[in-house]
Amino acid sequence: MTSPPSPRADASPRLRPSRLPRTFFARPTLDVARELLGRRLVRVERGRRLSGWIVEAEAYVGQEDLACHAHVGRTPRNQVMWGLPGHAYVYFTYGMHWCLNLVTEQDGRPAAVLLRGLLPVEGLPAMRRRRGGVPDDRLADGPAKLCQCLSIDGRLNGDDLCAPDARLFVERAHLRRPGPVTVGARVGLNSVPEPWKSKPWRFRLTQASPPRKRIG
DNA sequence: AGCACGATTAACT
DNA sequence: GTTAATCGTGCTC
Repeated sequence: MTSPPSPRADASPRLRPSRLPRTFFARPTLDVARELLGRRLVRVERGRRLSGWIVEAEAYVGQEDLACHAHVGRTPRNQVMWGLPGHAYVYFTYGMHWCLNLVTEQDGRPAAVLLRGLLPVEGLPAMRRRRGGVPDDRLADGPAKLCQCLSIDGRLNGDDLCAPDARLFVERAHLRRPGPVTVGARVGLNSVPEPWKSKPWRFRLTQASPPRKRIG
């Protein structure tokens, strides 16, 4: 006799084709952030795939980075960042928003990549339901919007993206014509001192979306 | 127990 | 350009 499969028991290739392994995340955070661009982030929820191309990411690198949550030392909130690479650090902010990071570098070194933008690929009806009223390429163009679209909240904090039955992971598949990468200062660091405030650790894919219909 | 603030967003002038 | 929403978190008393 077999019991009915639990929501996380299905590790089938159909739901979870070739994914980025832990060795991908266990590297310098700037490299990981840049190389995540154009890859596909996938969320498996109740046997359904929600996904999008990663088009924007920021690096937060170590306790010495005064913009990184880890700069205050190890706390219950940020402890996942000190752990193994390839795990999800999901935090709550402004009393209402969740944001998703992917932990990088080696065990014991607090660093992560904040995912700030996706181009939706799979599960668009669900995303439109959650974020109605905007064009599809604007559904997930912010760190908290991305989490809304993929149904990501604190329950996924600490999830292993490299586990066989992961609910969240990054596929090896990448955009064929991703376009140029734009580098700039990280966003929202209003009270962070220099030089951290201006470090060019924000990476974006431009021209990643299909050309818009010409107006007029 | 109380407080100030935030890796944001939508709505507004 | 500005502001309010809204509450977990980490700090101080």
